[in-house]
Amino acid sequence: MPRSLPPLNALRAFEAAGRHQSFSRAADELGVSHSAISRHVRGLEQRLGVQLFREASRGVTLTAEGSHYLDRIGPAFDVIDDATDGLSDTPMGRVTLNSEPTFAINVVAPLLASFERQFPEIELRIIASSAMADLDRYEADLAIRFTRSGVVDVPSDLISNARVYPFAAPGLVPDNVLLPEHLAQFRLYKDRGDDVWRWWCDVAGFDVTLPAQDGWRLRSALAQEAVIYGAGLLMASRDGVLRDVEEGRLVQLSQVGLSHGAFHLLTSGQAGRRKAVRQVRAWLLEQTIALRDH
Amino acid sequence: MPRSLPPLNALRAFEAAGRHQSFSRAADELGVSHSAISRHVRGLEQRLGVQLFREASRGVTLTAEGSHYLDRIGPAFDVIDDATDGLSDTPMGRVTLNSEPTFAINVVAPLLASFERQFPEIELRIIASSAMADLDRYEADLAIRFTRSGVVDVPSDLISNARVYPFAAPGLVPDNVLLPEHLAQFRLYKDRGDDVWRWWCDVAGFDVTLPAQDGWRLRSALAQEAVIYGAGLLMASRDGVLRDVEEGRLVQLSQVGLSHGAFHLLTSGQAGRRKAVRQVRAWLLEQTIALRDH
DNA sequence: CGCTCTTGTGCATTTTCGGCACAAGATATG
DNA sequence: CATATCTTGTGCCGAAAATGCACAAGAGCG
Repeated sequence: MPRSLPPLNALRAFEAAGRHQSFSRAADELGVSHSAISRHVRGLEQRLGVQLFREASRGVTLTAEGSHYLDRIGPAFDVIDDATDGLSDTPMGRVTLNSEPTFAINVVAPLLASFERQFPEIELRIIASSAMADLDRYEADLAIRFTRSGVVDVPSDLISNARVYPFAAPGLVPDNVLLPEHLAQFRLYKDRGDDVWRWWCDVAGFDVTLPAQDGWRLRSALAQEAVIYGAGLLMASRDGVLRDVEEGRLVQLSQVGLSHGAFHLLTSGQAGRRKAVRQVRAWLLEQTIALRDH
Repeated sequence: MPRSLPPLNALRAFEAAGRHQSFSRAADELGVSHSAISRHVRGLEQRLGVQLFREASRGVTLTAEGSHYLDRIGPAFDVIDDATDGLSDTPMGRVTLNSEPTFAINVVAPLLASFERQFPEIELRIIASSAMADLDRYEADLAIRFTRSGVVDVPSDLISNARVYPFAAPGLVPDNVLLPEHLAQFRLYKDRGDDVWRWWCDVAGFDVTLPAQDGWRLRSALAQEAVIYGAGLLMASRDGVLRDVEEGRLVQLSQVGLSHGAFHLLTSGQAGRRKAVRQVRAWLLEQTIALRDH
């Protein structure tokens, strides 16, 4: 890098330390440790051959040279700050969300109209996919993924951990209350691949032998559609059937829920710095509060 | 580093590339490869979420956002450049030593050539003065002061506590051995204000009445010069006449020495932290080991 | 006197920077 | 039209810089 200029990070450290008259407070502002600030500043002094600070009780004070230098470069940094912030208000306002299909279709898609009214300057592109997008390679800015264990190794927020419950078309099951014998009478559907019917029965205390699963359709909205028309019973999380339940097309057959993993909203460390991405993330988390059990 | 600002090196690369409309020419200016510039710029675009350049045949051209951004941060970098250049004219490698005149002249000055060879990067300024410099107000970085009691209330090192002895030109006194009757035959000189001749006689057991002192020249090298030419006897500490004794211009007339205070090397607590000041202090203490009786 | 706050620094780890080598596209030239 | 030249893009890897941790030391305070 340019030999005529000192490391600009060191200049940044100096500017903050000079403004605060404190390495510790500069460190807080810049999000690093005080030792990083100390090293930057002393390295800068060595390089420039000028003492910029002298010790004071509880902090540092600027020397005459340091004060003069700060007077000159402080405003320059302010200009850079303002210019950079100004840019961020004109984002490539496109945010790409790569989501689990059921979540995309059942939760996100119905909210898009509202989103567009609220954020007309942001173009939210949704990719419904089960494949894990590489956020670090900018394939998507945000991703919604389902995990069973809850351990996620990238920056993420819990977006939904709703339990799964049995649902059916109203009236299909007498009094809309599921009994063990019903399980043999109706076709069983589910919104995910795991053996959630088996596991739910264990939790509910149903001592039955379930029929062998036939032709299960992986996360298919078609299954949900079929259940709405009385084709059988559906084991699903509330987020996936929220709208159908609200509009009376499905009813919940039991208060017993099965804890079965959670959906996480993953954020690229890089894209996460962009204002538009931060806005989308905040909006998603707000819109899905009801999907998170406490 | 600061989450709100992009890497400043990347900004620098952008500024140069924008100014040149070329990654290759920016690379030449900044002394890096074109690939470094390319990476910086594209990384900046990713981070800001804004396209700053578009491809052109043979080089790049700025987008509207890029051009506006450059218009704002370009001058800011110019300010930082100027301010930094302005600083480099006030080097940190300057150390100011405020010393007692005799010590400065007789001990320090003769060593300066050696010092400059050993520390070419340090400019040692010597102020020969009896006035007490205020180290805490950066009037000097180091000070050499004479105290009679040895108690110093600032951080200091003993630099010389050599006793005072009588000296004369070789052959002036028979067998170069001082006897009581000699005191009346020769003019008496001394290197300090106190009545060191009287006190020395007491210690030496000379029961004589000393002639009244006439026109005593305070710490004057002239007195030493006069004694070298046989004008009389000199009571001085060894540090002041070291060189003249070594080169045979003066001889010591007695092994009886008078303990009479000491010279201390005072260090400003603040300046003492600077590497150059520490180096000068260590060097002085090393060079004056012979001046310290144990 | 003990506690708190602040800076300094050795050491190790992490992150960023940068060079090399090559690829690819556009332009110029014979 | 083929070749040469110029410019940017990028994978890979090593170097350099940045950073945190842990501790030390000094000053102020109750």
